[in-house]
Amino acid sequence: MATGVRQRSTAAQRRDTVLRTAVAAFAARGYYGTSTMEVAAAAGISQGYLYRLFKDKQTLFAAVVDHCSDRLRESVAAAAATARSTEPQDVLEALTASYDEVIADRELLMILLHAQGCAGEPVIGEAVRRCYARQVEYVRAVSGAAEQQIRRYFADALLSNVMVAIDAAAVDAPWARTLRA
Amino acid sequence: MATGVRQRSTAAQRRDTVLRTAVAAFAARGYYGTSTMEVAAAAGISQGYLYRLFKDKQTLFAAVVDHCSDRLRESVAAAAATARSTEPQDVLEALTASYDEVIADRELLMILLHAQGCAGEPVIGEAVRRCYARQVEYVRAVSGAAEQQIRRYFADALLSNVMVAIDAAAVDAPWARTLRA
DNA sequence: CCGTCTTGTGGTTATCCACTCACCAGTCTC
DNA sequence: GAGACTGGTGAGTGGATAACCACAAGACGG
Repeated sequence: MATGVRQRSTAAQRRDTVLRTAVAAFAARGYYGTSTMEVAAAAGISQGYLYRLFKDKQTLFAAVVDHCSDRLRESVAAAAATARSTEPQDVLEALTASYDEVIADRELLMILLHAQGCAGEPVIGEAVRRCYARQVEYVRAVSGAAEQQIRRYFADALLSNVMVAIDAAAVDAPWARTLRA
Repeated sequence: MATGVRQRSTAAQRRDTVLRTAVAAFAARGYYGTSTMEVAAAAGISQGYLYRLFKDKQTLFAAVVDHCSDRLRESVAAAAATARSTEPQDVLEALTASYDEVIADRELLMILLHAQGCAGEPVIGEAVRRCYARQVEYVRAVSGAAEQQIRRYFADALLSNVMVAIDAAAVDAPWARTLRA
């Protein structure tokens, strides 16, 4: 029949599309709140095959975190390219200024947020720490900034993350305006 | 029998003990990852009665968040009392300095972290925003600090939160040292 | 001491979930 | 074109889970 012309991919390709679609699935309700069936459906494969591609749910989620770690670094790299100079100050300023655009990728943001919550699961905790390690070292390398400045950058970034997560942008109240300022 | 001498409380009292014990239950694996049975067991009541005390799981979790909001404010108030003067700068410094002690209450921290993740659930999102609103306005009132300074305080606090959540204190690597600095 | 109100308990149900396994169908190799 | 390999499915399994309900038992007012 017509559907005989079924798309077949290599396992590696499939793994990749699964990771990309799984981001959207997990973003909404996190690790515990999302079933492997939902993830499989989002990727357009059977749940059975999902378990052939990934050992178990925890490994799958950790892989999703790693994938997001990549995406985040790419985003930040693009932001770094907008700096006026290679002076540490200028680079960090550019990063901070365009961080809003980085987290306009809401799915990415939500995955990282959820991942922090279930960092207690050993495999996932590892992935989260790996993500932070890469982020910090990348920012350090690209900016050459001092510890204090880098710390400040991450603190600001985390605040922005939360503001987006709790949809504070839609709130017109003093507290929200203060944290946005 | 001896157990005939069963403790009986008013519903209000029970509600309170449930909230206190539920904090520990939800802290480990968050809203989605924790069953109502676990919460009931931790409070020493039947699951059925839990549903008499709280309409549903979402309402229960939102109440837990509100309870944590109280606990957090008390903690911060205690920290504010250690300030050298009532100058905004001094008060905020005192708050920041003793924030580590505030989040030594790991359960409280984890609840707030998990709550951010499921702020998409309407009832819970409301509770989280309420929590931030009270926190910000309390810090503003007790310190009299300017918007920028308050914002900085919260950004630092959030970074500390994450460091604890992902157990970065146990990591001996440059990135972890940078973020702790 | 009786009726009523509230605290509190099992048990039930319908659904869902992580994970497994037997099996089908292209495709590559010799 | 046979045999082996790999992509992929669908139906299960055992256990958990949110929410409901009928009913028990202690307290309390009259």
